[in-house]
Amino acid sequence: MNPTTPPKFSQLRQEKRSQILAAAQALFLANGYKRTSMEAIRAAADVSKPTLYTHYADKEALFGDVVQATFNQLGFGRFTGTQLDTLPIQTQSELRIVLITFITMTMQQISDSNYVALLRIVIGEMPYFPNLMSIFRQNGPTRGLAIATHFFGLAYQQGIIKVADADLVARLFIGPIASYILTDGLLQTGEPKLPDSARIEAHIDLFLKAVC
Amino acid sequence: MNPTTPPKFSQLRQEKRSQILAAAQALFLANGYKRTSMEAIRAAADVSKPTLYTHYADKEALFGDVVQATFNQLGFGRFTGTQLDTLPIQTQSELRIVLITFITMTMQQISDSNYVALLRIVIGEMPYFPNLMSIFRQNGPTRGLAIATHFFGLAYQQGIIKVADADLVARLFIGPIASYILTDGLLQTGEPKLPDSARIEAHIDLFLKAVC
DNA sequence: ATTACACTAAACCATATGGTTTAGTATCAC
DNA sequence: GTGATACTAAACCATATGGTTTAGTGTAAT
Repeated sequence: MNPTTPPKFSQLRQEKRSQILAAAQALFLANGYKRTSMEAIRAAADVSKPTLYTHYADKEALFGDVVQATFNQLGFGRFTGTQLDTLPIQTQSELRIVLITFITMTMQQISDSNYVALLRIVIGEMPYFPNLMSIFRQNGPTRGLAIATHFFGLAYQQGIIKVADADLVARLFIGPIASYILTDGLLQTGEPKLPDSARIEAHIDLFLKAVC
Repeated sequence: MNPTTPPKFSQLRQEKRSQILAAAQALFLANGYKRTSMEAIRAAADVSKPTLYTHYADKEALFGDVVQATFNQLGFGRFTGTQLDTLPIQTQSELRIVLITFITMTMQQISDSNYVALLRIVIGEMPYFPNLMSIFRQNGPTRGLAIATHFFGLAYQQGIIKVADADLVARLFIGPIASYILTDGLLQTGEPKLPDSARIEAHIDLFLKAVC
């Protein structure tokens, strides 16, 4: 009741919570939603069932939190550091460098096995968890496409590229990445074999030839 | 025992079997593997449980058959009619027509909601059904990529395109399709809004500018 | 010492699920 | 009509699962 109630007890509580979240994340990403039981999570988290259920109302709530947390851990589509929409690009060689950076970063993300696992589970469960869609459209590959579209719109206005349709350009640029995600990530179970830097540059060069 | 045993009885039997398969297909594609119960399939197929289990040893076997059947129905990556590897292409305008045909056909396939549903479920269940991987790599988008790679290899040999790395070219060509599959198909639950023919031609033109 | 917070172990409960067994029925071929 | 094929309804079984309840323990603050 006291407004200055510093939840001093909550230290233990938060420890338990993170144990639960970590265990749930590992199990959900490895086995999917339906194949993961609350009992298995409880055991892996080394926690009692009542504790588990004081932290999360039900399985769906826990799953939602796992998706969100994994999202944040992966920096899903955040592209920090490049700031594609504010960079002052004037020359084609500058453009080239930015694009290489963008693709290289994206490829590194994809090469994280948790990335593919999350993408896989979200794609599989999306019809049964409607809120996943809004989460993902704001953060996932769809967001990456939107960012790229915005970027290429600016690039056209500044005369660096010669094609006006920014979405078209963005899809040409993002496309090969999407193809790697599909064929080497989602449609395969092993570790993905991703393109090296030489190959990435080859992609960029082809792309630049098309749009400049 | 008689070699000329025409299984006259099997008429009813095959009817039942197709009822089972149809019901299972509808339910699996709509609700996924784990969310679909054998009892629900039995009821939808209007069949008794023993009958169900004389046709399919267990749930996994039935699921496998559903995936295969849906595959065949959709002509997943078959591209019949175009025969990309045998067409005698000599001019750039011929190339353009073939590519437009290819993409248009692929887009029509994608616009089939069963296509997306199958892709979604296969991606989601692949880690738990290892044989799905081999099936899909032989028939799915991966196969489409392989076909395109082969095709562009020939096109280069005949001097129609100027880029030697066929896989690179194929990914540039397939890429935008992959991006539509991802952003408008898998990462969204509604009906996909696909590019019209004008947009497809715009994609092709950009692509040709890059590789010719 | 008492109180509130936070946890634990373990039993419990209702339901769902994959799969089997039992007992009986209809049909076709001979 | 007899036997083989193929089905049905319904009970049955073992197990798993999401979630709750009971009863009790430890600890920090007052």
